[in-house]
This record gives sequence, structure tokens and C-alpha cells, in this order.
Amino acid sequence: MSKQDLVVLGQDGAEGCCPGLLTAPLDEAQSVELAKVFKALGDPIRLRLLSMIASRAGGEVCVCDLTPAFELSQPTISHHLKLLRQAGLIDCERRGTWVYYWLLPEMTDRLAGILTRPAGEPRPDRTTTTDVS
Amino acid sequence: MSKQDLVVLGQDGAEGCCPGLLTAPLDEAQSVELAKVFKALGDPIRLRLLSMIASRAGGEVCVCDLTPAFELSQPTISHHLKLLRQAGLIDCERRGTWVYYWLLPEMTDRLAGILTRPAGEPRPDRTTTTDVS
DNA sequence: GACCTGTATCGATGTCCTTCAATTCAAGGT
DNA sequence: ACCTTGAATTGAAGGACATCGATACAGGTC
Repeated sequence: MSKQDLVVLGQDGAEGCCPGLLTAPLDEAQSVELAKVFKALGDPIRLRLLSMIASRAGGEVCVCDLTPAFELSQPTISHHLKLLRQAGLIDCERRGTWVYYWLLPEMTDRLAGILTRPAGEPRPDRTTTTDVS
Repeated sequence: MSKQDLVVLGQDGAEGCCPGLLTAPLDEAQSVELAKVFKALGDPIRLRLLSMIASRAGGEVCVCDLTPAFELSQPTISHHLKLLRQAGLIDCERRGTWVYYWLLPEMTDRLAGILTRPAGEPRPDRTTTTDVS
């Protein structure tokens, strides 16, 4: 149940540090992979689930603590958790009768990096239109 | 055409620095607003559009440079640009016959911050299960 | 073994989203 | 005024997604 079909999202990590999204045009394959992760974040229920999981002291949460926090059926919550897991944002483990989820910070770190523009960016202020070429 | 219906997404910026998503459970209203932005990023075409706009030297791109980069109809590209704009990720301006788009770095900065966990996080290593109460 | 509890999967349904062709709108040029 | 070009809007069609009830599965307990 653990490493089922986690999104790949490029094994860069090696070649420097993340192409960036804000620094160079994304190619088609990259954009498809990245979009899967952002799509997983593009739902209020999943965002709340993720934040509940991520902010939990101890690092993990039992599903039985998540489900009653929403006015949704148990299958629906289970489905959302599955999507977050398939996006590589969380992982889970069964312990006895209960299933525990935890954050995979590698993925949120990667996203944060992708959305961060290079430090020295000369602020494309507009109105100053650098007019390159 | 500029400031039409940009998502609000909390006027925090003042109260410290971004609640975080990874540090505390998101409330319902926050999650709805945030989800709108992530949903806008949850499409490969929009990600490529955004990266083409953001990475452009000079800070802005003419629609006429974006449309031919995709095998999609002009109305479809226009629709995706509209969604990105409504999410507060980009803005645009007409100059003569052409319309130019540019990145609103405030929003990507905010997202990056939201996805960044506090520095000193004691790495919830799991298997070490801190077992708080 | 039979039973109970917690969780995941299945199938169906209604809604939202992506996409297009057709049209409209904006701004210049003739 | 008319025409042309670039871009946004409209309306419709198809597919994807969120949600549910019913069901299956996993691990305990008796």
C-alpha cells in the first residue's frame, strides 16, 4: 500500500536545482507531471487534509481522526487521500486496524523550489520594460 | 481589463508571514481560496503558459507569441490565460492591436511560502514516531 | 470459526472543465 | 466608412471529477 504509483516528476535533484517554471519554459512532459501534483492541491478538501496531516505533531495522522473533520462520506475522504498519495504528497501505512498518513516533504519542498524565482532577479518591474533585443 | 476579479487569498502579509498549510490546519475559507490558485496551476497548458510568461526576458509576452506555441485553438489559449489571470498569477494590458501578459510574482511568492515548512522543523522522520501524547 | 470496526474499492450520478467553431469586440490602416 | 488583424466571448459537446451508497477487504476480538 505504500509505494504504489507515486508520480515521478523528474529525477533532477542532481542537475543543479530544479529548472524552475519561472526561469525557463517548461517542456510538455514536465508540465504534465507537474500539473498532476498541482491538480491534487487544487481542491479545498485535499488542501485541508494535507494541512491536517502536515501540521500534526508526531508527523502522522490516523484516518479515523481525519474523516470526522469533514461533512463528507468516508469513501470520499478515502478517495481524496488516495489522490494526494498518488501525487507523491503523502504516504501511508496500516497498523492494525488503523491507517496512518504522513507528509512527504520532498514533494512540497520541490514545489516550493519550483515556485521560487532566482534571488537576483532584477524585478521585471514593467514600465521599465528592459527591452532585451 | 487589468484588475478584474483577482482572487483575494487573504490580506495577511501583515500578520507575521503566511499561516503555512504545513504548520497549521487550514480553515475552510482559506482552503477554498488557495485551491482556486492551485487548480489554475493544475493543467499542463496553463503551466507552460505561465512558465513562458514568467521566464520571458523583459517581463512580458504578447499573446501572439504564446498561441502558436500550442496545438490548440486561439479561444482555448485565451481561456487558459483568463483562468491564470483570475487566479491572480498574471495580469495583462492591451497595447494597440496586441495584448501583453506578465507574471504577478506576489502570487508565486506567496505559494512558495505556503509550501515551505518552517526551517527548524525537527524532520518528522517516522519510525522514530515522536509520540506526542 | 463468526463477528465487529476501520478503511479501501466499485458503480452510478450530477457537476465542472477543456475544447472547438462561430461570433463579437478592439484598434489600426486604407 | 470599410476592411483587416489580433484577442476575447459565446454556446455546445465530450470527457474528467467529486460524491455517494453498497460492497469488499484487513485485522482485531470473542
